[in-house]
Amino acid sequence: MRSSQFQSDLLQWFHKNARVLPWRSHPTPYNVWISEIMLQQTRVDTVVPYFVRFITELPDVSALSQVEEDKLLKLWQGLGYYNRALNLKKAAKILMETNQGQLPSEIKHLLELPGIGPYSAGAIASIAFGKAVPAVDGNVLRIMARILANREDINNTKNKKHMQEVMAQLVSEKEPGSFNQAMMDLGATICLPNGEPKCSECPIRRHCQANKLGATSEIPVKIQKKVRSVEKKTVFVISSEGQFALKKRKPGGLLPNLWEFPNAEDYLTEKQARDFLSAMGIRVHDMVPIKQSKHVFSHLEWHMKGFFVTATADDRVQSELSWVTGTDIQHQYSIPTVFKAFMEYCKQ
DNA sequence: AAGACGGGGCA
DNA sequence: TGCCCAGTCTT
Repeated sequence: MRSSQFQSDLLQWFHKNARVLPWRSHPTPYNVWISEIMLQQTRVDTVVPYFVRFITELPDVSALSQVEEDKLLKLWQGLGYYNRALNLKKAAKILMETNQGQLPSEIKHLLELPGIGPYSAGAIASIAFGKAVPAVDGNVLRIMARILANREDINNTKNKKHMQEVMAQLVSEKEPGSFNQAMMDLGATICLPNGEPKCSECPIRRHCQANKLGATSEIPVKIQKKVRSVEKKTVFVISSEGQFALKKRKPGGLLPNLWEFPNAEDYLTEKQARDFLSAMGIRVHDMVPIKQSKHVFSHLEWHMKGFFVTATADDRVQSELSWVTGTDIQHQYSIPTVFKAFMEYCKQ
């Protein structure tokens, strides 16, 4: 394979077929940074509305560095991997203190910022700063496995390292940003991850060994999935005088610093539920079961039963709980999707 | 090297 | 239902 032909075939296709995306119209370092973080393990269609809202609310590094955490998490609500948002603010503060609020253009310095790994550093350096460096993501690993008819496990550390080196040689010197984005668009629209790739439309099929061998459905090869553990929970929607009880989750771990409905491990009987509420300082006026719901995370499942509890006003002494209106829940409090079914009970 | 870390779209 | 997505960080 000749690098120059591969590059020109890919770039020519990209210049005609590039997807129109909000972060591409003004690829400032800040816009590219935010988009790349949002796009980690997250589809383009999902990211677009989040990106537009985020940039409107927090247009630059300075604004991001000063944003209140609850507002930041509200902007991220439903996007997942919430540490990405917290790392974004940490990095913004570092940039304000050490670099006049500017993103660095060197890979080495980008990698020092929290939330930026090898892929994101390469993407930012190439797209925002025109550096001729690779940006190896899942698309690139899949495309290159097919191009080279490589049957190794694509997620294998050694393979990733190898691909990093291959792409460092292959990336266009003149248009590295377009080259890397072309690989993403090709992976998203032609060289598909599931289902048959659209090889007849592929601009680089003449370079593709898997296509030549008729092996595109067997490559890439990936190792098995791991079993997900299941956790049972009992969730309480507690209502008192038009307000609902929320609790802030701890920093670190799952869903850090987000808000949740009070909940207990395992399925509780009504008796156990009353004891649990009592220990929290809640006196039950009325309590009715809520339909069971299930939520699947990447590494575990929550199976949830619930109760809708009506409490009396005098019982709202205990804190650790915040009492908020349905409107506040909607506009201010960041509650993860896992509680979606229970949020329905808080509509005005 | 493996596990933690969200959520949704699609076959 | 299972896989995978413009991955990174921790153990």
